[in-house]
Amino acid sequence: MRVTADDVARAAGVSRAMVSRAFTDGASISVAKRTHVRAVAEELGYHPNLIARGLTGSRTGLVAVVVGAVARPYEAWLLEHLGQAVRKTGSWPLLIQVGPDDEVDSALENALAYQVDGAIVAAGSVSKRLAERCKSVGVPVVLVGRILNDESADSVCCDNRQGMAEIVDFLVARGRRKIAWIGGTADTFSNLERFAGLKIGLAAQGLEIFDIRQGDYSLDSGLAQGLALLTSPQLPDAIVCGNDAMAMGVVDAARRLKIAVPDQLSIVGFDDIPAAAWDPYLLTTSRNPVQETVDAALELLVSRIADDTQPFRSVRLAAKLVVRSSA
Amino acid sequence: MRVTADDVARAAGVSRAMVSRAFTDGASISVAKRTHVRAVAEELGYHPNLIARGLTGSRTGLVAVVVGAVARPYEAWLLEHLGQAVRKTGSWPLLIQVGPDDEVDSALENALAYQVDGAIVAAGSVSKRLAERCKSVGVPVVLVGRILNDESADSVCCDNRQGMAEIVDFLVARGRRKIAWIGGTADTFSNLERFAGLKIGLAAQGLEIFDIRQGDYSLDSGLAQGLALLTSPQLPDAIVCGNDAMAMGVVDAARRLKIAVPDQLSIVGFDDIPAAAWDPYLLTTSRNPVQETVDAALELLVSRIADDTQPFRSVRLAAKLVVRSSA
DNA sequence: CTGAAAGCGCTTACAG
DNA sequence: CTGAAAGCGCTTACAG
Repeated sequence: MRVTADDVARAAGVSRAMVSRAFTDGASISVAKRTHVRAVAEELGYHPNLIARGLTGSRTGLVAVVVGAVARPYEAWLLEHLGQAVRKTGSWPLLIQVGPDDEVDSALENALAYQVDGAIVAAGSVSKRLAERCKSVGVPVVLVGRILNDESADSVCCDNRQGMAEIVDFLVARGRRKIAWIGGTADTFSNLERFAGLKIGLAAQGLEIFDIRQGDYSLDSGLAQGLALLTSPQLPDAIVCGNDAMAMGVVDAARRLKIAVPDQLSIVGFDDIPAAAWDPYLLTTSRNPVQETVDAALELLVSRIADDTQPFRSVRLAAKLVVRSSA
Repeated sequence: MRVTADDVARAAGVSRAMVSRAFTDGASISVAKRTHVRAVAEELGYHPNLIARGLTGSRTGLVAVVVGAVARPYEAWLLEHLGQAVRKTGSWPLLIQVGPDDEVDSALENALAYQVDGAIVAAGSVSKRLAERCKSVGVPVVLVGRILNDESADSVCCDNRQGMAEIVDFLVARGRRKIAWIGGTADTFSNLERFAGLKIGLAAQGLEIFDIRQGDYSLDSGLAQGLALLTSPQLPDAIVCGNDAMAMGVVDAARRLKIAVPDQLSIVGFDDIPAAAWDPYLLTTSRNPVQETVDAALELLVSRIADDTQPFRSVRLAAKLVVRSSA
């Protein structure tokens, strides 16, 4: 059987309320009593039942962390940081993996049933309806990797356009003019912004996109689209990709076709995932500041849990060009 | 405010118990009433509070998933499958990331406080003490990636020795005799078994290990140890690594040193992570059957939750040699 | 099939 | 600082 606060109270000769206070920081209880109760609890192997505490108290200590396909390098990297950051606030991450966008709503719905203290959504999007529901039950939602325009949640995102603009400037300075694009999953916030950034950057240089292809953010899709681009009659002199994984696929494609990188072709990614720095890729890319993103996300979450009347904030973090040898 | 079962009961003109039954499969309630209650609940936006249900009922629907550094390819890959498998049983994964081995105990302790229905531990090890505690409170623990000899938990693991034996046979058949080893994190179950398998396999062929180095399962450590091995006076003709990531580092090392792979040097990994199949690596390796492992782990967990008196089981899954061009 | 009652293990006003 | 009481939102025997 499990040891309950009642058992401890009896053994320690105090009331159940005292046991509760002994395990609550800042509760009014004498030092002597706290020490004693704790000692008795220790001896009996008592640990407060966090589910019961969650039912009574205002917090469960659970935070929903919604992520996409975890096995992908960027998502895995983000999740590692996200999970640690949640732990640092003293809460535990309830992992919610989602596939296509439309699952986020139902996943979040379930998290709400667990009375999570908040949710960090780093995949897909949240419907207006659900955002309202979260708000009405007082569960703050922070979006990572997208900025919400309709003022229904806090959000953090890197500056995709600025990152793309820097990439374009870099490529043009390197003498590239025929710049092709391989986009990630269409309709994705990051893809839309990165694509927009590319177009704006090129326009500012008086250029147009040389060619456009679409992948799905996977290395394989980058490889496939890269092969297609590099075997078409008109060759680009640079290929900019929606993320690093696809750019790595393009590096592979160029290698298969014996196209010299970066001499004949520049290849650029986005995110600066760990693998971007591996020998065979050495990707020139734009760093998505994951650690800062996660820190900002938790700061937003914690501050909203403390005060849910403040106006919604959106944090834009600068992306940073990282030059390696692929461009 | 949140809508509770009482609100629904009042609105539907039934007792609170009926609301509960309407949301419990198999409870004795007329079809008409169930439909009606559900409809009213839907309208009011009622969702059963799973924390309250967890306090009363026998299950919380929470399963602790303990993993190591999530950003590593193998761990990320495993976690993706693990999380999905837990969801398939109708439970939610409580994510517990651990660093060094000794953190597992305290992490699990916390999970216990959340009254998890079970725990899947795919990192580090669980102390005898904690295993006993889990047992005494009726929380089944399934170990993934290690087999327990002391009969205190169910476990699933691939057959590291058999996998290594096949690797050795393959290399010897290819004419390799000077086989070096780069181990992963020392004292790790997988590392110990894989190393043992290598030695046994070599002994069976009348060979000894040519050289031994130690990494930490990271690509960087494989690169560093690979460079060390390949710049020593006596060169091996094959390097077997404790996992794929390190083998990929060795491939990078060989490339830097312009050593032809596999002509001059065979490189072999273990696990068959997705990246092992990428163009620049094309690793010959032994496939760690992640999907089957995860399926087995959940089968063990579910069956033990149903009946905790059955004897402990350990499942060994065959590893499978995957030949690509690195060896 | 249905309802009233008890209880899950805590926390939090409320008195003292 | 301390205890008795009420209550968090459910589920589950227990009667009917």
